[in-house]
Amino acid sequence: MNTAVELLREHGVQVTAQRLAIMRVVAEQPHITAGELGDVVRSQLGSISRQAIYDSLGVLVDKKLIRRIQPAGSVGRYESRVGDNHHHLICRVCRMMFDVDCAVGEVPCLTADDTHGFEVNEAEVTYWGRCPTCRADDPPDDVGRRRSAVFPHEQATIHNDSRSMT
Amino acid sequence: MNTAVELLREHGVQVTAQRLAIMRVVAEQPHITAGELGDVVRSQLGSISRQAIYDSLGVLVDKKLIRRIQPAGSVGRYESRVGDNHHHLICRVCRMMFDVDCAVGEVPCLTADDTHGFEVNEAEVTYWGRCPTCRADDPPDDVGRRRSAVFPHEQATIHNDSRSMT
DNA sequence: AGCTGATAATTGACAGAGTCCAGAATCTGT
DNA sequence: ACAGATTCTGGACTCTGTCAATTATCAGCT
Repeated sequence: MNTAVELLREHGVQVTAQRLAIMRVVAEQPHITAGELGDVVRSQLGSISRQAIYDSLGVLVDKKLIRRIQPAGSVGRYESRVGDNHHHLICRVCRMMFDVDCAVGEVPCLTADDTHGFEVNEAEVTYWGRCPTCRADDPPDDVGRRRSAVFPHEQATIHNDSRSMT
Repeated sequence: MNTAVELLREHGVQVTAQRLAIMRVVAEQPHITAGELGDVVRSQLGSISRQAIYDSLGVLVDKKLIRRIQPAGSVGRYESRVGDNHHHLICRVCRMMFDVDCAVGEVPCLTADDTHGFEVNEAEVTYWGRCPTCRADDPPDDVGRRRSAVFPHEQATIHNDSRSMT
């Protein structure tokens, strides 16, 4: 049942309580940040160093067991949906974030007209807009920012919605 | 001739030497960071505060006179190509970055299958791959990272190429 | 089970991007 | 030229992420 252990073994990395906890939490809370992840894992294991968080996330990303994303204006976020080439839909106002399936499925799902000789292996798509709640709250149109600050105090955290994780 | 002045006036913001310099430098060096921008502007005007850089960039972005982008693992970068809905092509190895035209042109150039009730006004596409130089340098395949660090010392800076700015 | 070398976690210091704040300077319309 | 609004300055601060040295833990072997 505990396929996480097998996954780690298969990828030739040691199985540790920290890594298992990180994998579990990332699966439960998609789009979590390293900092938030530390808090959650710490509450479960008692303690974990910040460096262990970053190290573990690093190897898990390396082994493609989790994926790191970083939408403009956000810190790095982690998710366990890998290999399905899904994309992200983000509200400019409240930063709520949804997963959206890729219509194509394969990677890369798009090709540029002129690839400048690149070997392109991923087309990452981020849809920006305004969520239903923020559309209702605010007068229509002008989905821009109100403040001068590039990203006003990181607008709390980017909420994530697991409805899209089914 | 100095259309930058007019642009600022039209958008109802004060015309200052700092803003003009920032607009000029961003136009000359697409994908520049706030820090690099500060250095260049400082060498031209003698001095400018970091806060003035961020304030001005904020206002200019607000007014849509420049655009802020932030590829995963990079700090914020600024470009003067606005309104043409172009996308970006980035080398995972050396971080070289190109502009690529959007095949569709209109905004948003893509629509998600399920928009969760969002009012979507932009589809931002980032193509990730390996540039010609790095393909030649390195053995083929495995375009991944070698280190555990998420982004090894920001791999110098993201180079930009103005060939695509014509 | 107990060793042992390799791997991983901890600790503390550090760097850089971006923000906040209060006071001084500058711009713009009248 | 004046006054009010806007902008700039300088310094302190937060937060994410990294580096390096030390200690602890894992996993294969006898």
